[in-house]
Amino acid sequence: MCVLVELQMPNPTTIATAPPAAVETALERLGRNIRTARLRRLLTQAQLAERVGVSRFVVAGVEQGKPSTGIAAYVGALWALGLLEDLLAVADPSEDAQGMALERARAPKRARRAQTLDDDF
Amino acid sequence: MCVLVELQMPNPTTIATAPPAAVETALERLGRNIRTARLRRLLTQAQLAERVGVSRFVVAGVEQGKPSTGIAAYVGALWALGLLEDLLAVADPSEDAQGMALERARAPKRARRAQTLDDDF
DNA sequence: ATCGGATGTTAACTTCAAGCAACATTAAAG
DNA sequence: CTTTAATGTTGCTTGAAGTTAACATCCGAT
Repeated sequence: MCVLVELQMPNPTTIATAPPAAVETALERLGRNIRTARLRRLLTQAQLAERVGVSRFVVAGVEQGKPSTGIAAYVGALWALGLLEDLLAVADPSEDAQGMALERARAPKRARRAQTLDDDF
Repeated sequence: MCVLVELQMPNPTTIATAPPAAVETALERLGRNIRTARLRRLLTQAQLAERVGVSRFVVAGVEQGKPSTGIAAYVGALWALGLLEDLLAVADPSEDAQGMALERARAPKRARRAQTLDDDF
């Protein structure tokens, strides 16, 4: 009659403090892209920050690709720069070739599986 | 001899609590896309969370498009789902037609052409 | 060279998100 | 239908993000 509590991560937030290299580089690139777009539009960090509704330090963090910054700051910056459209293509189901291939076997409603199946791909 | 302190936002964080409608809908869509990709791969929220390195509640927040969640959770989810490439096109300077047009229509001027971190595309 | 604006850096304080637990709800499988 | 797992929901606690402030540095312009 053991109860099987749902265990979560031990404690220290891993991904925000030490993200995988691929995630880190992707964030740095995104930040540089946002910075480039801001400079092209002749905006200062403070001006962009005002539009987004945050302090200039948050914008600075975004341009550095800081992982722990809330996504609203990133998306808000894209919005303020007129680049929000680019986000709509991210993880677009109609472009997810791998996912669509997997779906041809089973219908997706809820991930229903025996609990002992583990990650392997 | 006035001192001119640098003033920031009055007080409460606005964007994470009440983002513009466009930002909110974009985040909701991104979250749904991530959810769809997860279900297609037959992963539970807990399994995806383990790969990303966060608790399952954070993954749930990502799939709801929670604005205040750190971007690392979003990007980590994309990474764990093999969809990180989609992010590289966001705000890509070589695709920023508006920004390129602005840059062409002016002589090099304002907003501090950055010292070390600059366009690198 | 000097001035002024833009950005980087640091520190203290406040607020809130993430971790965690317990329970409720829903949906798939037998 | 019953069982069992996946997900939603709530409350508590703690650590970190964001704000604010003050100062340093860098760059463009006068």
